[in-house]
Amino acid sequence: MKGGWAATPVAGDAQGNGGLHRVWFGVRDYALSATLDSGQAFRWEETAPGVWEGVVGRRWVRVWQGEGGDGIGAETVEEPGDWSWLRAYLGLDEALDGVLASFPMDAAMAEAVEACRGLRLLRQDPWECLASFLLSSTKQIPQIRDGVRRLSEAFGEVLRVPGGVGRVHTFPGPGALAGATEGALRECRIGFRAKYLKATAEVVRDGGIALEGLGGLSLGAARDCLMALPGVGPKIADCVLLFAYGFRRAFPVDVWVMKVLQETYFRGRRARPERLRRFSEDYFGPNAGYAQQYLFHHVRMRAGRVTDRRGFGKRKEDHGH
DNA sequence: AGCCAGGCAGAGA
DNA sequence: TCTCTGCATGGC
Repeated sequence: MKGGWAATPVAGDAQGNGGLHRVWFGVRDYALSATLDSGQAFRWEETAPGVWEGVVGRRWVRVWQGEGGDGIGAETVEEPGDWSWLRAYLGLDEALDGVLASFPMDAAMAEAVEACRGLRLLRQDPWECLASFLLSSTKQIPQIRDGVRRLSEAFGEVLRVPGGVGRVHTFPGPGALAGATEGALRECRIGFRAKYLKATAEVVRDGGIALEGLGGLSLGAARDCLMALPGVGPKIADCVLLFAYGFRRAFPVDVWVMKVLQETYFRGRRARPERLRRFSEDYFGPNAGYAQQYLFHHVRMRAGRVTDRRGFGKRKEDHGH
């Protein structure tokens, strides 16, 4: 049992759970809801307080966290094998302590770490991550989710799901999206991003870039490869490098992070994103991208753009204010 | 009604 | 090398 984590099938597996395969992962310091709702992945839906349903690869998955947060439960319909695919996706073997300890502990970082403790980075499929962030330009996170869902419904394959769960689809591969007309893509309400998505899907389908090989390159070389794709600039490239390939120093600078950096480290002065990125990769260190996710999630929570999931059961108390 | 959202590419200076 | 603008869509 590597890493000391338990992955124990629950007794009665596949019999008492309506045919579902269930597992329990022992893990500490994992804020599951924050992680799945922090704008790095777009296929997760909270179907009940703390319970999330999504798609990882070709499997429908349901995940949840126990009271006290000392573990994550998961179940699938399809045969899950040894669950290593889900462990990798969730990053269960990553030592968060070491990551946090590598941050520069200035006041802003300390506040973000305190507010978002347990926030993790996922390890996503490169193509799905790339295609999803191609939809992200000047869109809000809920709209990106809508686009990803519509693309999946229109061009993905139907997955097996438990009874009572609505239709769920795989995220379409590059061939499926390259083969669609731009008009058909636009029917998914992704606007001007449709032509970038189609063009990039064609390059990937035709072997113009080897997504599988990017992880073996240096950060700079991998970024150059991605930025050669139509519709992919530094921000989208850095998101893919960070969220799919695990380049922990990659530092996506979006409008939120740009404001935080300018206010906190540039005395409110304007600075170009490229300057902010270079500063951040150096200042925040080897896990700069991880620090970025804490800053990003923290500022969005403060702005009220993220639902406080712990408030689910307390809503009634707030009624009437 | 106008502004903004996990941007990017192309044009013009 | 810079700055500016168009681009779809939806929420507030």
